[in-house]
Amino acid sequence: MPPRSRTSIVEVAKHADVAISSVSRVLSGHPDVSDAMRKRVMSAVDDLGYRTDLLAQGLRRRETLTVGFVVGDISNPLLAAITMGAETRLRDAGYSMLLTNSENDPQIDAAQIGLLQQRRVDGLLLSLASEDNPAMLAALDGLDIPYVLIDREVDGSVKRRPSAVLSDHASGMQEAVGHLLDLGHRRIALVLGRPLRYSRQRRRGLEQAYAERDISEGFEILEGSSSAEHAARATERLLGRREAPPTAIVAGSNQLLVGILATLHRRRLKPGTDISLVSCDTVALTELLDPPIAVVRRDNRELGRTGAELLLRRLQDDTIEPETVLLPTEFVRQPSCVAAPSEPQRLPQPTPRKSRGLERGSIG
Amino acid sequence: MPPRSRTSIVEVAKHADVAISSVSRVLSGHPDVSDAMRKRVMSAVDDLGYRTDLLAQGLRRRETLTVGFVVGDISNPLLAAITMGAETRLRDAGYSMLLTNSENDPQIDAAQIGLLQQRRVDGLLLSLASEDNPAMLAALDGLDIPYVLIDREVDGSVKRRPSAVLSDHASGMQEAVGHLLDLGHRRIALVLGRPLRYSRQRRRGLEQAYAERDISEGFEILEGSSSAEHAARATERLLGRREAPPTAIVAGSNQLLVGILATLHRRRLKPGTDISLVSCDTVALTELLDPPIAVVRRDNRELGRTGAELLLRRLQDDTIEPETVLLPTEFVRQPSCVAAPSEPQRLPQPTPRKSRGLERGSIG
DNA sequence: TTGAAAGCGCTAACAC
DNA sequence: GTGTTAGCGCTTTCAA
Repeated sequence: MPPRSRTSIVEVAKHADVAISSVSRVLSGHPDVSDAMRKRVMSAVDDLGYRTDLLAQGLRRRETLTVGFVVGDISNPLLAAITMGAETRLRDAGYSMLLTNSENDPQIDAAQIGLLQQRRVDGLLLSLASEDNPAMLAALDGLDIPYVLIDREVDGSVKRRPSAVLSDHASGMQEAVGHLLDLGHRRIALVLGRPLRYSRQRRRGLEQAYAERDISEGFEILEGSSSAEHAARATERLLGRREAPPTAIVAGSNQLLVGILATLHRRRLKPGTDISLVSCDTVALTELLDPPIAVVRRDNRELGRTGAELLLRRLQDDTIEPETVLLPTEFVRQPSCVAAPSEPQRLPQPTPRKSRGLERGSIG
Repeated sequence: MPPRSRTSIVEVAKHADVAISSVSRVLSGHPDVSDAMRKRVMSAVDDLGYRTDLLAQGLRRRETLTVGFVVGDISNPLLAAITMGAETRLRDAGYSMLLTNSENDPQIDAAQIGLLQQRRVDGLLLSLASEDNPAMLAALDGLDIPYVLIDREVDGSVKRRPSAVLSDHASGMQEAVGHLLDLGHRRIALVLGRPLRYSRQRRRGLEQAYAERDISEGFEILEGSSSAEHAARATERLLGRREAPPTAIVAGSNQLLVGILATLHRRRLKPGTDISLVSCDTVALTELLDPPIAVVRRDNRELGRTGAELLLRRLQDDTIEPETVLLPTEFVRQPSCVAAPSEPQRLPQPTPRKSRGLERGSIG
């Protein structure tokens, strides 16, 4: 037999011998319904196993109870945690999440923002690949639904001020670098990824820590991509040179940490012994390595949850103004940070051997 | 001003002074359209910035180009990788993904399967929390759209045979345990999570390795939850006893590995020195630890991609029978596996100290 | 309190 | 080739 089309509200109405609109009223909890009617309809619904078609409902109500989430790379555990937090909150509120990976490509960001709008999502959660891509900014300006940026800033480049949930990376980084400075380090290297908000903030935190102590120089900052490979090469460059190699390295993201660790390993340098090391964002890696790695920590799931919260507020009351929430970060000390060597030291040079751990993009 | 409702196909038709259906034909690439008409319509579309309403289109076409994905815990990097693989393939084919976390709760699985159906997804990708929950099985049987199981088996409990993409865990595990046996280990402990397909398969692989060598005993298997805490306690129990503690431990999942490592650390046992260790599924952790951990590896992204592929095939041609694809696993040797000690040894007892790394559920 | 009817934005016969 | 029309399954006036 042909796949019996699913039962519609019409059949329920027939079965109960009432008007379609009555079925609709009962099902959507309209107050002016008699008990008799309610019972009659509900029993027909049970008999037929009827379930509302949310697509048709959405078309008619002009509201789909659906939220779009655009994310650069869901396989990054950070973004996965954020996604988890957001989805849970949305689901609690009766919303479903349309998820799309942008492969860290601003063009895909832009295209997906448009596509999700065509799918009539009620709102958007955006963890964008870029903060200044023109196509993406145009897509944002074309939006007539509320959206929330997740740890991104596009202020000024966009017509209407967006909601945003941001991490206070600078303060955690300031603590971290302050700690290193207090341990006597002066030559501190910060390895950063792409020029997004978190990179800028982390840079600023480092600079503030130096400024706070009236130390004007010593640090260096290496920007690049957010790949482990970039971090590995940057670290290689830092440690390979004869003149004044850094005594402490700060990884600007968990992915970068992987590359830094690989290079340290290759050069047989042990964090907490030969060099001090700080990373950002707790992952299993930072806690289980020996010694554990000091990190600037934040609550990623909470980040997603709060993003969802901000969006829901605007979805439920469209007079609410866009708002920005700043979530804290916290520096967690670990033995990967030790006192700076008092004498200019010569780092051991590496023994050539097969590198490993860099083939895969995943940071696990 | 009130949010100007977005331009509809009616306005495009008016603007171009043609029939609505002509606009529809042009936009959906109907062959019988004159060039003049095409130009006229397209220029009106451009003028008005019209974009098809996919909700209305879906309602009418009875096809939404949307696929639902139910996953136990998206913050697990394994599932995140699978999700990534699936989403990418689906997006390439023009589909969007509705993602829902079931929090590893079979009731939520069941409810979300129903909800996604109400949202009229064209098909479903399922990484279920349970393989035998009655509510969930009922939800599966109520489905009138194709679905694909991701590394799960419900054969026999369900009316119509489902498509599935499975990992061949047993063969990789057999290799791994074979390797340990060849290194002289006899007392090998396998720490497993919940009783899902991958646990059964991994158990079978271990048993086959023993059988293959005509060794009939020595191994022990500890089942439990898939949490690091379970693994930590299980490992504690294994190593705490006086009589014949295992000389090798196999972690039945990446999450379990975290718990095992924590306990080993606490007891000051070094993998590859004091005890041999194998894990399942590559994560950054396994590669960057010193020494790196031997793993039974598989391609998670490919798992997701293949799942999407199987679904797409059935979406594009509904005469295609459900099919099952088995993807390989591979054992990767690492120095975490060493020869078994020749003499019965006494393991060093732990120094009490603060445990760490177990508070967070994330395995990074 | 209930029913009839219009219509959300689109597609697909069917007629011209 | 193009236009007219009847819905997809639902909600929501409006009248009764």
